[in-house]
Amino acid sequence: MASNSSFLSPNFSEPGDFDDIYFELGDFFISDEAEFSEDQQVASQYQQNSLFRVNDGGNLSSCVQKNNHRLKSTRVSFKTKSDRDVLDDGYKWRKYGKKMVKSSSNPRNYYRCSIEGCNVKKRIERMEEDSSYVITSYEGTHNHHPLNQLSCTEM
DNA sequence: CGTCTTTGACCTGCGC
DNA sequence: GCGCAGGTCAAAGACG
Repeated sequence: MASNSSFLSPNFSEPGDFDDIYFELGDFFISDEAEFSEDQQVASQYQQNSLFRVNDGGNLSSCVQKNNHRLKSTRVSFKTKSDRDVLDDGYKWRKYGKKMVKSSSNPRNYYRCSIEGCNVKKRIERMEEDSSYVITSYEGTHNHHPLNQLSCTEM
């Protein structure tokens, strides 16, 4: 993933709508339509790698400070062009809520990591402007490996 | 039978 | 203090 650093860019080439979403969803926004639209498996791996990079520190805080935007907790948001609402990112999620929000005609879905003791949350909604895009927001850091990596690391 | 989704109710923070 | 909007809870039902 040599292109990750450019991939993790909070500065959009497209103004307007994306700025709105960025500030509304909060803290970080990753956008790379070409990569995400190609292959779901690649997309989920890309998501994981990006999240790990962000959670490992460095880029996130500097980017956020650069944008004069303060963080209460680590939240990563990105859009994905997909028919499916929930992409397989290697973790097991349990849905705990669904809400219509004023800013969008599409419902927002709330998920929590199913692993006991892991407090990571995930928020999923379709873009108001183009419902072929899914906006996914992660909050928190997993205290375990993805399920699809457990068999590799623990066997 | 265990796990998950659904969904209305409840809680909380914020602006006025 | 009040009302609104977003986030969470939890009971009930569906499903494998």
